[in-house]
Amino acid sequence: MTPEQLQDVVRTAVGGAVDRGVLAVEVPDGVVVERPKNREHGDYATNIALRLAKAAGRPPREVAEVLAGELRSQPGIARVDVAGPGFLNITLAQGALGQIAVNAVTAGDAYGHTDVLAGQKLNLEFVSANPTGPVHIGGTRWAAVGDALGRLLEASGADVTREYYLNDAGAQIDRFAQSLQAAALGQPVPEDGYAGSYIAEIAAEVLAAEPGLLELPAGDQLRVFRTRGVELMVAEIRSSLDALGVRFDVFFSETSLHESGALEKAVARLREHGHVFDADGAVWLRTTDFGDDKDRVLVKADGEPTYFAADCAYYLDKRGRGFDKVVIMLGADHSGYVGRYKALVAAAGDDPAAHLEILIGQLVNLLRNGEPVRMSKRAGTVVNMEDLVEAIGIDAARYALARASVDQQIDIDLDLWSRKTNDNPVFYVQYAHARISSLLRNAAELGLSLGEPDDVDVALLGHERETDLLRAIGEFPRVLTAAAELRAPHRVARYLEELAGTYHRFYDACRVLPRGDEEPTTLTTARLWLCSATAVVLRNGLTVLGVSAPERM
RNA sequence: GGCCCCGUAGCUCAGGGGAUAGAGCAACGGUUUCCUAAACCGUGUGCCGCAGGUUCGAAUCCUGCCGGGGCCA
Repeated sequence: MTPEQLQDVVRTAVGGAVDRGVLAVEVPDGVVVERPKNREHGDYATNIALRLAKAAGRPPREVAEVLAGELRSQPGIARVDVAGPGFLNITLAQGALGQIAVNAVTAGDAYGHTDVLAGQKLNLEFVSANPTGPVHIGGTRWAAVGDALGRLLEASGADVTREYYLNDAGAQIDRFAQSLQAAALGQPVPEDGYAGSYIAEIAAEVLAAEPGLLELPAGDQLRVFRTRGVELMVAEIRSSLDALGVRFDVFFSETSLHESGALEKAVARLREHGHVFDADGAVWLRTTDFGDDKDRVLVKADGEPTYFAADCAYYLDKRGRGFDKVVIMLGADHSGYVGRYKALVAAAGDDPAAHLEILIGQLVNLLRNGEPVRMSKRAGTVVNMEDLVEAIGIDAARYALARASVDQQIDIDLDLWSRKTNDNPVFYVQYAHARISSLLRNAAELGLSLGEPDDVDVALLGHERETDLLRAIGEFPRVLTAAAELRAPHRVARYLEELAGTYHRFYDACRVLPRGDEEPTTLTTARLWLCSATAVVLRNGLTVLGVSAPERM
């Protein structure tokens, strides 16, 4: 019996008590059973009696006693105790708990996947680093976390479009083009320009593609450096993202908004809603009506639209494409955008609470030998996505970035994450998977297989280390849904570390395969199911994080 | 000055209102005729930053303050 099924059983028990007139409450829909920390508190515990006590007008323990009576008559439940202030501690029949292993193996890749977010059409925007240089370490964090979040939301049934917004218009791009031109002409980096060896490389590539370029008038040259340069930079960013295993469905060009007239339309639409005004020759959006610190300019006095105007047009475009909710991940250095973004959504007549979600994540520092790695854009010593992957590998990079809460600033210790020891969490988890894979290979060599689900006696899995493992496996679907709902992929990583530990402890105490000339028993088969189930969960969890589950290490 | 994040074991950090607050690392001691010892077992550690409030119950929610980081002016 899975925890979800048990929740239904508890709900049924409450309903039974109500029907029989021994409890006067409304049957709640949110019954929760949890896995108690303390083994003496049974396989699962619920606080339902504590929650219902007030409504029932009776002491919690009395309510608990009533529900315990109802529950004891339910199938699959071995024992129900009332404990503490009114908790119900439930022990499942052994076979009922063992069924979790069969469920996991049978469901395979789909185990843990649910439809709790079914019907939600989400636009998930992340990274969106300017195409004026490689994606630096901060952007890399959003690549790893955003990609994991996308997978997580999909695993929970949401319809997710992953999107990268390319700021390929405006002053930053002008400076980028000027920097390329200067590099091509052997001139020094312009003021506020971009330095770094990639500039010279891209300039050289542009020249290779456009041999006669330097003979053209300066203005024409600049245009070519601009379009070609951005093309090449975007291609490089996409290939870095590919190298990290991060997939996007849409690369959305800001320029396309300018060219299609979407900005004018956006301004006109906001004007219709009555929130646009003209002052000092500029066109403004009165974002202060919606809690922003100050009003924002949409079109400057010189007639140039602002980045913010493009943001408005982009938001309206996303909504026009039918997304229920626009989710945007930003680094803490952009937290100042939240107010104006919420305001623009409200000014467009939408409800920011319903249609917008901005996730702010804290920044990343790198350590080498315990010392911070100094980064300077001027000196070109910025550590970017590819450098990180090169330093510690794709699995460690993704895992290290995704294992911390986004609210937490993180220090990535390059030495730790490139180490092949168990203080490196990704190895600890992957090792558990490799260990199981090896065991299953050995089993196959001995001619042992799982057989049919109906033929295995999972009730034999009664050892404490076995039931610990079963309960951990049973948690996985709820871990995924909670992580998806809370937009917290790091929970998956932490869970996997716990699961790996639980498996290692099982492995240490419970021999799976027959030794020497022993004959395999029904317990051998049951344990093979348990091992397979663990492997399924480790694999599915690592897949959500975009980390490989190696068969050998 | 305004806004955001953080403050939990020696260190790095988990902890969606529940029972005796956890893990990894570090320290010390132990485990291998046999499935991967990249593992496991044992030992010790906490004014959960401080002060109020809400609640049957607060590390968790609310308010104020202190300390660290960031963004904006």
